[in-house]
Amino acid sequence: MTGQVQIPENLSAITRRGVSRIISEAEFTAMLRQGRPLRLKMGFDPSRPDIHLGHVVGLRKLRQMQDLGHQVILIVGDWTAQIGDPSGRSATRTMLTHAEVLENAESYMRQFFKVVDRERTQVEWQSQWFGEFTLANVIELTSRFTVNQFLHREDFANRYADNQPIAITELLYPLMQAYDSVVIESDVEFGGTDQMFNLLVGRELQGMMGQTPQQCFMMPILVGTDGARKMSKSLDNYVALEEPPQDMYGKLMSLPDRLITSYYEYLTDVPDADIAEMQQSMASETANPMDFKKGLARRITAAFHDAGAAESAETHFEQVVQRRDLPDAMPEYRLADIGDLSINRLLTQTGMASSNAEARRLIGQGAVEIIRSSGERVSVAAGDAPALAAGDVLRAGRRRFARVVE
RNA sequence: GGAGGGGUGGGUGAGUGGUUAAAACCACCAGACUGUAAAUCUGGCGCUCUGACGGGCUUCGCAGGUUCGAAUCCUGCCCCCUCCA
Repeated sequence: MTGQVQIPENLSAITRRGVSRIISEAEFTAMLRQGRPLRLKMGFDPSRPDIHLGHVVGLRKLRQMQDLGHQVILIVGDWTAQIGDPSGRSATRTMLTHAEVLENAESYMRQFFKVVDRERTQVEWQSQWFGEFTLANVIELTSRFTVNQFLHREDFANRYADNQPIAITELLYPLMQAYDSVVIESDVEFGGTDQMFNLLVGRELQGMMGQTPQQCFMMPILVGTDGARKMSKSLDNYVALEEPPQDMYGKLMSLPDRLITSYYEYLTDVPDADIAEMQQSMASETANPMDFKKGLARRITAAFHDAGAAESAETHFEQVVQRRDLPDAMPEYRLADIGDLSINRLLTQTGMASSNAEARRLIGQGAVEIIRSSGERVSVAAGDAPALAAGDVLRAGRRRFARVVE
């Protein structure tokens, strides 16, 4: 890699926006001013191949640094994946087959490179060095730290206090991650704030092994669409990068209003001043938060799809959610196949209800109606066998539709 | 090697022989409200039959057993955790 590196005049775009903490900031800015390409480390476990907006906060940082001429080293944690990151405490560890790891890694990278520049990224697999590790290496590595150091880490301390299990392999996790830093001679490692411990162990180990300790660059944790907890797949409050445009747009519109500005800050290039202005006008109630949220949803959808997709997602949202009109596209069923069914059966056959019991409930709660092509809305009662005609639309609740066709 | 605690519906978690399809809370679904969202209120939230009333079936780690009746008692097995050594 050749070293055409720009040194930005104003560092705050890098060191402030979308940043939670840098250890140490002074060293980091000094590194930036050296004018050499820095080696930016980012690791991931191929146990969880899905990237969501929560990850994008960090990926955007990497991209920003790449655009200045720095180099990303992406570590595929094909060994640590087997242990499971103790950060955030779940103790589940599933063993993956080699094939699964490959598949997950591939899927991860496909998404990763939607934000990060592939040209300035070097991909390294942990197995390249851990595959040859011997017990002697393990002992040599573990001998540098004490159990006490590790037990002081918040996750472990809490679990220990609560009599929750801590697997020995979990203690190994930070060490392995740290060793990665040594192998690739990382200058800066990126991670969420929940990664602080792991990042610091890397920094420390490098120092012990005669390298310049890496800088630890921590990004804020993005709050999920539920407005309460960290965005994560398991909490089902996430927006995936591979989300279809309508869903991506819709999920972003379901954000609580108070998260709008943080999403702008972490996930878009909208200038700080503009964001401050939005904040201001929402606080003084001179603007409707919905409009800013739409702008956000449009930008993000466009970023991961394209402007056209974002626009039609918005149209769909306005049509279906705001005006409660019918969507343009919906699943279609042939009259010949469903014409004779009772309303209950119709709902289950079309997948609009997951069981007959569910269908009954929906009907009983007044969620179901038939919309004729004339626009006439016909309400139904359980057990009815409505006379359907081509062009009729069956609706269950806000979002479930089916159209009858010839 | 020894002692103890535990496995309940998507999650947390109550329940120690019938009144328990199983409290409560969260999540979720629907309705009302609504300029998105939030908040609030109402209803729902195993499967199945029924327009409804109501019925049937399956469920509390797994397999057996006791009993008119078991998530609750007994036996065996599997799994998890803590402590002592």
